[in-house]
Amino acid sequence: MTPQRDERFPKQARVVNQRDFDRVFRSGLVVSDGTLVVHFCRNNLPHTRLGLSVSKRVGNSPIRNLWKRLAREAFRKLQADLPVGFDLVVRPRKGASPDSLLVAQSFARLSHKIQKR
RNA sequence: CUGGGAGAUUAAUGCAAUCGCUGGGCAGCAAUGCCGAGAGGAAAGUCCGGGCUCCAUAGAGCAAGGUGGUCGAUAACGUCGACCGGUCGUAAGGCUAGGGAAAGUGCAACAGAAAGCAAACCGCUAAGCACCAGCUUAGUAAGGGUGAAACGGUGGGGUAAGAGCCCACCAGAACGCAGGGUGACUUGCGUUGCUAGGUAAACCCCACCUGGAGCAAGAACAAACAGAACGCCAUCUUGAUGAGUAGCCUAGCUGCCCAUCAAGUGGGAAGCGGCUCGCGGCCUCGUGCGUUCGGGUUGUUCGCUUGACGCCGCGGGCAACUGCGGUGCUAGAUAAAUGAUUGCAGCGCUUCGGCGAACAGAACCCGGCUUAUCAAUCUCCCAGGUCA
RNA sequence: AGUCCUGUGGCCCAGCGGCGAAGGCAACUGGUUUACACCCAGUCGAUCGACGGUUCGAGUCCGUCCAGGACUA
Repeated sequence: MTPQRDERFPKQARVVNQRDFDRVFRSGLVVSDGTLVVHFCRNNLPHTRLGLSVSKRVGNSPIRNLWKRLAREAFRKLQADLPVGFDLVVRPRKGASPDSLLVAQSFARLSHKIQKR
């Protein structure tokens, strides 16, 4: 593991606007496994951005917060290995449990799938 | 010791390391670096009350809604404290929307004779009629039966039979006098004498309270694109539907071309606009130019955290609470920070591998109420038992 | 975050505080038809979202929760 690797997570690396979310969802590109569902599309930027979509059906507020934190953590750790120039919108799969190890593995697997496309 | 009651407090179990996030301070042109800070008792439900902001507003009243023992606390409350009454409990204590039913209106299904100014079905008694069965009239409300509820209870006298009709005791009410209390109310004595059933979380009456909306309130700045009015100019204009296309960062708003339909107006070729220093000339008939107002959409900043604030001491008050002094600064995000991993120690369970540790996440801020909740700790009180 | 609304058979709904909670669709049974549909007759199906309170009596009145939905830049 390279110690100089950049694992910071600034605000530019997030999907914030409603229209960006709309574009990602309307692109129709989705990959998923038993834990996460990732919508994605190209954003014509020199970096990849992360958006989170956690509905109220997932659970109460602490549970939803936990999902978001785990997804951000996974994105932060894997940032350097991700394909460049994408918007990713992550949401938890119905029935999955918010475990940090599972989320990290799932995120790595799905990012590989995106790279293949 | 056993059982029970009341109240308070704590809150990812603690410590360390690494990688991150949010905002603040300092340094730096900047990239960035360093320092210290970063969820709750309910942050929840949104059931009440206030601050704050905008709108409205002469005053007062009506309507509508709310509250409802008394006295106090408070910025205010439907909250809190103390006390009074009722009720449950052996007790400590718990619960209590607890004003008015002699201001008025309404309601009470079924059952029952009768459901409210009393009346009389079965009865009871007397008189009359009749062979009997029974009938008529008068008296009566003790007994029966119905119901959630039927105009005091027990005993005695009295009577044709009965009845507070009379008497004694009990219970309750109204009135008067005296004592206590700021008051709700209460204690004692006397008189009247059974007189006035329930329901106001039914309408209502009485007393008191309330203007409306909410930080997505509201303020400032900015962007481009429509629209309206006026002025100059022009002649085609307006509306509906469909398809296409374009503009602003936009799933929103709007323009334009074309087609169809409907309505109105006009028979006018000059002017505006672009290229050009200007004239001329050329292009084009198309979204014409200026000022003011202003619409949806979008961004930034403020509002935004120092406050009816916390802690400590002294004083007032039974208490809720409060006066004075000292001291502290303790989240301010906006697709929304407060996290992840590892190690050590502690607790519970364990098949010795490990597993588990509640309810739950700030969104302008406070005071309450209600609901959810693991594990504990502490204080006070009551009943029963045992020992000294 | 704030402001509101609605919960009644499988579905859509009505319901002065008072019989066993009305009606339509659906389902089922029978009739009709050669058969199906229409039609006719009947049957089934409800702890009135939950828990307390007021009342003799609550789907209805009051309070507190739960669930679902709408709106506000």
